[in-house]
Amino acid sequence: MVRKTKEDAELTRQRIIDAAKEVFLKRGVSRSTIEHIALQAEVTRGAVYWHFKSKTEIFHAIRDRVFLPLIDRMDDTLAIASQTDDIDALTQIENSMSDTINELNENIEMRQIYEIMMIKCEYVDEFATVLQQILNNCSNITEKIQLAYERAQAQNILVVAHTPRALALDTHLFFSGLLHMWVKDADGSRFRYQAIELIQSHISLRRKCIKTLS
Amino acid sequence: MVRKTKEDAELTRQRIIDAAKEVFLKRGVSRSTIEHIALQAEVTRGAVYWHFKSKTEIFHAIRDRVFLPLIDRMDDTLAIASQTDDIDALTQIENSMSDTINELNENIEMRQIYEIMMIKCEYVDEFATVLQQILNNCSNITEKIQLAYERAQAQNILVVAHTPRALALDTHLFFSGLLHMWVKDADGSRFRYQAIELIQSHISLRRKCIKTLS
DNA sequence: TATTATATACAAACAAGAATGTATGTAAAC
DNA sequence: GTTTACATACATTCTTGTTTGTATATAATA
Repeated sequence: MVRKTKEDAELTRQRIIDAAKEVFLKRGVSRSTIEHIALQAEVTRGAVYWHFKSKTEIFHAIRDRVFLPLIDRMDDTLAIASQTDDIDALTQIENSMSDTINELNENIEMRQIYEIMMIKCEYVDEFATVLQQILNNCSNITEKIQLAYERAQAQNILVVAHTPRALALDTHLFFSGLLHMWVKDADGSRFRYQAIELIQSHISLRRKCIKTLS
Repeated sequence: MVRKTKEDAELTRQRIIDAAKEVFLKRGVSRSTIEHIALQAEVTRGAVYWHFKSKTEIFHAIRDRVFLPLIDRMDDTLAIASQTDDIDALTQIENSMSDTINELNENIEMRQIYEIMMIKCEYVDEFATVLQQILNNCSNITEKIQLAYERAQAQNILVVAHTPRALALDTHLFFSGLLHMWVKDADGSRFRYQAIELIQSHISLRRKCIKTLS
C-alpha cells in the first residue's frame, strides 16, 4: 500500500489534520507527538513527515481551516450592515455575535479548534506570532463594531453620553470574555446555554429607550 | 555545601519557585523541564526533586502564591461595600476591578503568573482541575457583583429595565475579556494603558443619569 | 556538656524510555 | 524512467525518575 493518487494523498493529508485536532484536544499541543497523530490517523510517522515538516505546521493548517473563516464571517456580518436598511446597526452587532455563538454550537469542529486555541496551546516561541495575529484580528473586529455604533448613533437609537469607540471596546471585551467562558464552560451550565440572552442583554443596554411609544 | 538549616532550605524552595516562574514564562509550562528550572535556580535537579515531586507540584505552588490572593482581594473589595455607606455600590464594583488592574500594573510577579496561567499553560490532564477551580472562582465573583448591583438598585442609582443578574454577568464577562486582553497586549498599546478608563466607561453605562441636578 | 544517632538537604550518577529527525527502501502513479 | 507517497529502520538527543552518596543540622542520650 504505497503511492496513492493525488486525491488519495490529499485525503491522507486531511486525515492527518483531523487526527491532530483530536490529539491536540485530548493531550494539548505540547504533549502531542507526531507519533500520537500518526497513530490516530492510522498512518506512520513517515506519512506525517511527508505532508508536514513539523507539528507547528500542522497546527497552522488546523487554524487556517476553521479559525480564520469564522473571523471573516463575523467581519462580513458587520460589514453588510451598511447596505441593508431594514435592520438597524445595533441589531447587526447583536447578530454578528449571535451568529458566531450559533456557529460554535452547531459546528463541532469549530468548537474543538477554539478550545485548542484557547486552553490547549502555549503561546511561546513559534506560537507567539499566532497570538499577535489574533490580537490584530481583534483590533479589526473592534473597528468594525465601532463603525456600527457610529451608524447606530446616526440612526438615533443609541444611548447618549458614550462614544462609539468606548462602546465598541466594551462590546469587544464582553464578547471576548464570553467566548473564553463559553469554551471553558464544558458542561454548558454556566454560560453556554444562555450566551444568546447575554448578548441580547448586552446590546439592549445600549439601546435608547423609546418611551414615547407607549 | 550540604545540609543547610531549615531557613536555608525554605530559601532554596522559594528560589526554585521563582526560577520555575521565570522558566514557565519563557518556555511555557510544557516545554519547561526540571533541569531548566534547576539551572535557573542554580541548584541541581536533586534539590528540585527534594522539594517537589513533580513539575505540576511546582505549578501549584506558584499558583497558590499569587493567583489566589488576588481573587481573595477582589472578593474583599466587593464585600466591604455593604458596610461603608460613603461610597455607592457602583463605585465599589468599579474599584474592585480598578484595584485588580492596578495590582497587575504594580506587581510584576502577579502579572507574570497571570500570563503563565492564561497563555502559557495547557489545561489538560492534571491541569484540567485548575480550570474548574478558576471557573468556580468566577462564579463566586459574579455573585458578589450581582449583590453589589442589587445594592445599587436599592440605592436607586442603577439604570432601570435590567436585572442585577444580567448586569453582573455582563460585567464579569467584560472584566474577564479585559484581563485576557491586558495580558496578551504585551506592548500595552491596545488595552493596558486605557484599562482604567474602560472600566469607568463600563460602569458609567449602568449609572442612572441624574438630569435633575443641572 | 559531650557524644552519638538519625534525619535532612541536597549533589551526582545511572538507567530507561520518549521523541525527533533523517536516511533509506519501495511500489505504484505519471 | 522518474517522481511521488509513503513505510521502515536508525541514530541521537532529551527528559524523567530513581538510586546512591554525603556532609551537616538536630535530636537523643549519657
